[in-house]
Amino acid sequence: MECKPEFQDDRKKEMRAVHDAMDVLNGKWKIYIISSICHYNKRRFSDILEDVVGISNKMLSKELKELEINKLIKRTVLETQPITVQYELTEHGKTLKTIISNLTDWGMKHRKEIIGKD
Amino acid sequence: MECKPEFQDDRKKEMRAVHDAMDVLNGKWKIYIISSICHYNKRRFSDILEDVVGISNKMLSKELKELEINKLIKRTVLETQPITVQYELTEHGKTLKTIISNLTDWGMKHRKEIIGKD
DNA sequence: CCGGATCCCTTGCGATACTG
DNA sequence: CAGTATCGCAAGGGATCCGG
Repeated sequence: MECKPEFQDDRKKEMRAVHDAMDVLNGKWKIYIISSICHYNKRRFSDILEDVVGISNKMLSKELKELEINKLIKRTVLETQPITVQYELTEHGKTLKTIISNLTDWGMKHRKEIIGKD
Repeated sequence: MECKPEFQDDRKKEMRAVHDAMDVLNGKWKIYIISSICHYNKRRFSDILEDVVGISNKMLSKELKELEINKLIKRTVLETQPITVQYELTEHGKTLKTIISNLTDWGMKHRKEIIGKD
């Protein structure tokens, strides 16, 4: 966990790795969407729309598509009437749980640090 | 690490925590700046400017100020000629190392998953 | 060297309405 | 219900110049 100086080459790989991660998680909504799906394991479009306060259906649709392209979520059309669509994390998507969890913990710590109470 | 359904109240606190963390780490550059400072422990303005490829001095200045307000970094003016300014993580800022580290690991994993090689 | 001020442009995102 | 299409705005951010 220490950040001591290392060889330049490793450093570049690290930077690239952070960059790769950021590319996927960018935008205003991705983390919240993943967090929502992750919390319930499976979640329908309209449910996510409610979970993620403030998002529009256009944005949700766009973000979900990007997440799917990056193989983080799996999209399943259920043959109900009317049709519903279910989203769930892929195995690869599940590896994000650690990050979400860290982020949550850190957010709580930060709130105490800055605001002074939880 | 599992994401099983929990009581609504905990869920709301979780969401708020993620939100708090995102507020601080938002924008295009924060993570990279922190990553740069973290890697070297102490880092001068112009050095960070080089580390973070593509950032303008205006942006760097703005982002550093925000990070300082959130008590993640400490700013020190060195009385050299001309003046240089040094930035380092505060104790609180150092708690972000876990997240950066996880993000790095995940980025590498993701690259293998999507591109297929590192 | 640090970083503020100005100008300007791009694009992310919201609102709304519409289709299968 | 899930998703698409169109319009339009405002914030974010780049380029450049300036001052301490």
